[in-house]
Amino acid sequence: MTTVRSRFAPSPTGFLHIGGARTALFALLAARQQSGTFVLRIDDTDMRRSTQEFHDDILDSMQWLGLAWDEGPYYQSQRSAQYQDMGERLLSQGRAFRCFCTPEELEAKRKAALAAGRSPAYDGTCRDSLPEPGESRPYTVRFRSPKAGETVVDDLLKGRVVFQNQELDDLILVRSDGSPTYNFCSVFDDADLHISHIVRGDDHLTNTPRQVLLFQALDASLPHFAHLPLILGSDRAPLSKRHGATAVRAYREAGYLPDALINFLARLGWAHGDDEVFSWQELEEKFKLEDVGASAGVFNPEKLEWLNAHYLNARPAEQLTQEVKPFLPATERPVPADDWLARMVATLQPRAKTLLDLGAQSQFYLTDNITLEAKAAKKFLKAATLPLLARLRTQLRDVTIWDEPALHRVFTAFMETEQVKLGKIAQPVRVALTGKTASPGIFEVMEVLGKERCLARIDRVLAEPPVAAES
RNA sequence: GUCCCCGUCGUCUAGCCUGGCCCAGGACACCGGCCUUUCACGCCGGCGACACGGGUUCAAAUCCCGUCGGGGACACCA
Repeated sequence: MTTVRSRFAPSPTGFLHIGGARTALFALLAARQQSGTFVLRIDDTDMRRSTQEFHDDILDSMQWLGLAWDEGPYYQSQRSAQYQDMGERLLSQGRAFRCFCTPEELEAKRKAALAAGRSPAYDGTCRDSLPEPGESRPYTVRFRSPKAGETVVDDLLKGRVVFQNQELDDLILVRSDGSPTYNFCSVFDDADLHISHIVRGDDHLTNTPRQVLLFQALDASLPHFAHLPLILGSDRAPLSKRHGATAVRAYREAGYLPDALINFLARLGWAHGDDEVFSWQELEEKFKLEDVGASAGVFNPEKLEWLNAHYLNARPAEQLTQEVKPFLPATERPVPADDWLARMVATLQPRAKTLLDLGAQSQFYLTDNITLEAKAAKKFLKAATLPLLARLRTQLRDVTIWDEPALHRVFTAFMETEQVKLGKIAQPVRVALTGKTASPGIFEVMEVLGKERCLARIDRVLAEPPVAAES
């Protein structure tokens, strides 16, 4: 039995992208499903574009999402000696050769070929010419790719894909400054780290045959490949910044829950019958690379939001309270204790889509400087209804146990004597207490807010009738 | 230009390998209703797709061929 070793190999040249996160998720799941190992490798060979900030963001975002790697991170930047050795070895074995063409020459040839309608591949200028003795011009190391035959990529998702070797050119392994290229390091490391499953984006499919050839040149055993279809924007173009937020951190900051994002990403391209909601445990049990679809999928923000609301609603209020804290608005009042916040959160929970949303909706609980919405006041705090509100206020004053059932009883009795329906009195109270026409149930709001603050808010409305002041 | 991948409701998808149970199922969104002190939640119902054309077959979303459409790759980026 072969144990699965999968890897995620991001380049620290940008924030962790939603597509990258999905790739990492599928790689991790492929390993977990078989009790294998998920390796993190940082492909930082491009020192010009790599930054510490991006590196940190990728690790942070992965941790936040729960994409825990079992091994690594390995850094390609720390392995240059090994690439150099291997470059030399391939050269001495004749599996690679020195190329003295300059970037300018190559660029010119590429353009000419393209203009003439030919493939812009390397023409093999230096492939068979031995360098002059004492040649001192800079050179690149190129892989001596076979010119005939075919190379087969047996992809777990795409099936058997056949490439003609004549379509493949001699790719550069080592640049003229001595640094190794992506294709070289990647293959070398995958072989060296004994990666058994390479899970990556679709966009790599066409350079896979070259890598297969390289694996063979390194006398390494071939890993399994799984090329995931890309994530598209609503216009069916690959998801990019112009479609809006693409960084994982942006979703974190927008108040999405990590498990909701994971669930969403998993369902984008993968399905298990009609199931929609998956816990980590279920994902690890049910996921199979083979079940991932072959076609690209469009990123659907509404579904993410729905899933997020679902997870939000299912959270224990205590946990949600901790998670929402960074999203709570700062007010003139001191930050309430956790148990009180949890009661507040419980009332808001079913109607919030995101933590950000929940934070915004909690405003009236956390401040006493509530603003009455003009339209709400105009409709429900008319001069004619204020006496009613005043009479209710005297009833409320005498309530000793300020909780939902008690308040409900007071209101019921009040409706009886006043001969009004609940809506007639509940809405004015709601506006007085929250400033809005929509809020959690009026009795829960009152209980959480407490007697003193409720009466004060009603008093304020009675003392300064908003409609009179307005007109 | 060359090579490669993909094509089921607006979107995510089940079904396709191993043809009939599919005049195509679920979910999001949308529309309508119920619940209800408001807004949500929830529940019920509705709208809505096999890209097209040929072929094989008693039978095709499922197999074969072609067309069209979308995307990707062709760097001293990864």
